[in-house]
Amino acid sequence: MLKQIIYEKQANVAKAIAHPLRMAILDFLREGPQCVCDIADAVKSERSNISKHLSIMVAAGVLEYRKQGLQVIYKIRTPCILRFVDCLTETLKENAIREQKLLNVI
Amino acid sequence: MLKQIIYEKQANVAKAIAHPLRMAILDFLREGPQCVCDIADAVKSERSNISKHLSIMVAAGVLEYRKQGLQVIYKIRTPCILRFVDCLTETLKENAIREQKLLNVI
DNA sequence: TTACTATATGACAAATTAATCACATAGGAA
DNA sequence: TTCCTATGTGATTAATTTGTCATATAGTAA
Repeated sequence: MLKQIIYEKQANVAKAIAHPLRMAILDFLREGPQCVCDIADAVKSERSNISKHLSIMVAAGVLEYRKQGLQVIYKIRTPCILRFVDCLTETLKENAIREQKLLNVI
Repeated sequence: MLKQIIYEKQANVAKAIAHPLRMAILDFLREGPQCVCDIADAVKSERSNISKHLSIMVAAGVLEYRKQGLQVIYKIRTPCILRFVDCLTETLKENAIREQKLLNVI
């Protein structure tokens, strides 16, 4: 079935952002392209670890990079990536609203 | 840091859909609310397995359910979940376009 | 009551993912 | 050349996730 392949690819993109550190990286990259060292400082994690997380997102097509001297500059590849992060936030908001409604009933 | 908690929650929602079977379930639920047995048939997997995947998505706020006699009917909780899935698809399309451009250069 | 069907759950093994550390590579400066 | 800095990678371990199977629960009907 062809659809199975699509589901796997979709899941792969979702997996590429489904990690707290990677969400933090994406949030930092909203400000614009950044080098690994600055990303590591911003999200407070080891560079080798960040490097791996970045390559996961590059492989999924979420990020792209260019080399600049010693540094490697990463940036978000398409605006739709940020749009789906926004969808996640929207879901969180709706979860919160629902919980509040439950509490109001008590 | 408060942001860390947000990143974790966002990642949790993303994780809840970041699995081929769960993508398939969401795709099937586009057609409307469905019972576990029909979902299991549609995505061709064991009911106990489907049941677990469904509860993961319920816990993340992606799905909701109601009981109807013996059956439990699941449905997508908010339209923004489908929008999120659409963003994934959009990313896949952009990945494909980019690969095609690379091939054209050769 | 018993029997049947739909769903959920617990235990377990297998597979996957993540973080850390050591080391490798590669560009730039002295 | 040597040294330094930025980044990437491989090995290892720990943690998490997944699928399967057996069993439990719960609604319905006879």
